[in-house]
Amino acid sequence: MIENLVIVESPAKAKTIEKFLGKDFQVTSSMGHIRDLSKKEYGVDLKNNYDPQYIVPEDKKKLVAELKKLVKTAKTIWLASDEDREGEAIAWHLSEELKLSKDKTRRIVFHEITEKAIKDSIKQFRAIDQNLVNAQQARRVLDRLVGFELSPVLWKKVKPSLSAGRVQSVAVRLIVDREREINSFQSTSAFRVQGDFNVEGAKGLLKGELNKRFIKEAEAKAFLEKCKTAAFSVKNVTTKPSKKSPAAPFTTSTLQQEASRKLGFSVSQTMTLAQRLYESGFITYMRTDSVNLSDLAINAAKAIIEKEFGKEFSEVRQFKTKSKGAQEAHEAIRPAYFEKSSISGSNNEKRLYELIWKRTIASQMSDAKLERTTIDINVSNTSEIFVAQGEVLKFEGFLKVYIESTDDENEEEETGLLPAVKIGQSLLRKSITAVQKFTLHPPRYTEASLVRKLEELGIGRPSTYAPTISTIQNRGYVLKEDREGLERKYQLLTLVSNEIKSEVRTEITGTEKSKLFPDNIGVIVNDFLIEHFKEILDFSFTATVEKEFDDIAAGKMEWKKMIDVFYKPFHKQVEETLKVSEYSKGERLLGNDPATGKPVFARMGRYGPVIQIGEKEETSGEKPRFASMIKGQQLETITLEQAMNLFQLPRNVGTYEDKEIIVSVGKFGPYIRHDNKFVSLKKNIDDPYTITHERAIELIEEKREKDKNKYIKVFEDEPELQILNGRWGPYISYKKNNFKIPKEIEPKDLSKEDCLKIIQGSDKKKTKTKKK
DNA sequence: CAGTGAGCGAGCTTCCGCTTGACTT
Repeated sequence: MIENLVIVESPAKAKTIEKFLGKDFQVTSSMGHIRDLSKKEYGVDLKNNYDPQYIVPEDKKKLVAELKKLVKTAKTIWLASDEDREGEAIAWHLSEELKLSKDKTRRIVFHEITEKAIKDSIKQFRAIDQNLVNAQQARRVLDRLVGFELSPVLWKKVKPSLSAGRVQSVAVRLIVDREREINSFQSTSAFRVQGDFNVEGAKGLLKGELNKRFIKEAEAKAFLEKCKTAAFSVKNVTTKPSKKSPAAPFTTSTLQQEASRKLGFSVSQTMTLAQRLYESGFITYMRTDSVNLSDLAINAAKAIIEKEFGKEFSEVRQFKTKSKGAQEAHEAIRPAYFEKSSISGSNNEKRLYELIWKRTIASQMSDAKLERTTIDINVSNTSEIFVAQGEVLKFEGFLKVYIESTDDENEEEETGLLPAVKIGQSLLRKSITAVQKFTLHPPRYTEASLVRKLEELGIGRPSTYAPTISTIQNRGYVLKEDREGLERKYQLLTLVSNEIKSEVRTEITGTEKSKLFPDNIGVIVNDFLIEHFKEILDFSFTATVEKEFDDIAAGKMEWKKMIDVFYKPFHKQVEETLKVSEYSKGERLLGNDPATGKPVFARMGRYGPVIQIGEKEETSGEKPRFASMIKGQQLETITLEQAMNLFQLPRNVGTYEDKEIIVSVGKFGPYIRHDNKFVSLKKNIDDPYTITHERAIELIEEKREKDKNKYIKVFEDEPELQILNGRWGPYISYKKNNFKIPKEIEPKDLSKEDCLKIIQGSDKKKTKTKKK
């Protein structure tokens, strides 16, 4: 007989709590939700007032059976899931599914895992809050209805297997919108003038920037001309104290951002590492939207800071959550034990832990104190002035431990100590330069900056940021890519001594690393959804429904009524769209074929984006010509010229051994076809439009050499059975199926019978590997 | 796997939020 059974959500949490509660309490976990809507018929009874149809998913059945057993032997059951909408629903599902009687069930909550918090919570038990549960049911049902009604519309009107939803579709929209902003961005340029001056009696240069930029080169040059004869002097010196304060401790979203910027981790990589740190007991829970620290944590941090750095470095701070829709069921992400400034584990685990440690410690440290100095420099024959900025750190404060990074790509130039000068002092001109500077387009999103934007909009939750980012990539809506920059020329004017030099230099611009780009299908789906379901794609849709969920939670609104008000018009819209809308191919008219005058279209074809010359056969009576677009080309931006280029393929580049060599682009990229054999072109080296006869032969020969090693053994009486050398080592190929050879066997020695035995032995597994 | 740009049409895909493992290709 168990006296008390406590059910929490996570097993790691269960382990810690059990220690605090003593032997009268057994603690177990539900591993999150134990029930979900059935996938049949939406899992919602539309004819019966949206009655949800809950089932226990296959992978939860075993766990639920075990819980049922435990519950039977327990006197009192304490439902201790998280203190938020989802947590309340988990408690309710548990009490429903495990058929818990009200008199032996108690609902408790705590938002820190400390002995005191847990023991206090036991004294303040309550019943399940049905209003809060209903708010969750409304959330769940709404998401299901939106997702399961919109997705099939896409299957019929765009492409099978696509998906749409309240969160993912807005995430894609952000990326498509940003790409369009970038495409239509017009860069302008202006000349930035910098003066370097020598100060008599002081080491180091005084570098100032002119308080005016010149649009035209001639203006910049005219200014430099004036500088030739000008005298320079210090007009003014001001020093102002300033301070910097530390950032709040990590939430899921800020951890993902900083780990991305400082350590180069992807969002999912960060979460996997954090999960391991959590399970090892090194950090608190990693899926949280709270910046709150427990009193215990604050005191522990204070003690460490005072001991390590001194009293003057400590400043106790309590941070407030700013983000919309935060539910704050947990603490911020922090080290479980502050005295551990590093841990054992993999290299990346260590790095992530140290980041968390530093950020949390810094958040409890004092402000950094700075002194900003501004020196205005007079130019005798103009009204413009040069301004030099310097910054001196007077007291390090939290900067001793942690510096927050930013996404800002045009980082400020380093400011440091300025040479000491007096007002009126004259300065010696060393050089004046005018550099042409271009304005930058808004930055593309990284995984982490997209998460930040979603959080800002109140869309998605800490537990879903990483999966959402994966989904939109897996569906082919969005690509995470590096992109090489382009060369750009800029003007540079330099005045040294009495000579003005003008030169043209080149810089690389537009280099992108791990940025999110929309792909063709993402753009088509996005435009389709915006056209037909504007309301749901609106950035404020989630915020609007969240307000209603709050009303439901407060008992001011009935949840099924809320769903009804949403669903009726929404469903009508779905039916209307199915009836009226055209099949969406993202078609765009590029212009006319210079040779025939026929229209040229870019659109999505059955096997990907294609270029089509001429109208379809039914209208024009002639078969149109087709060419597949190549990787990286976008329907939205491809030009007529680029499109026409695609028709140069397949190219005949000559003959070899009396057989033609044909170069073309297939599903897997550019290739050479010769004697019915295929050879891939080398990525980033060969170009199908320009490859020469000689190079093609070289590649053919190279492939032949490789193929020689491909066959380990063939059987004359059984041509369909071969032992081959593949990417992952030797394997058996039989009737188009491949089979692994056990490690201990030497492939060369296998007889035909041996092979067949291996094939039969591995037959069972075959069905599993078919999935993609 | 190297074409094709739809074709008979069966049967499948899909949401968001809680959680942790089982899997290697």
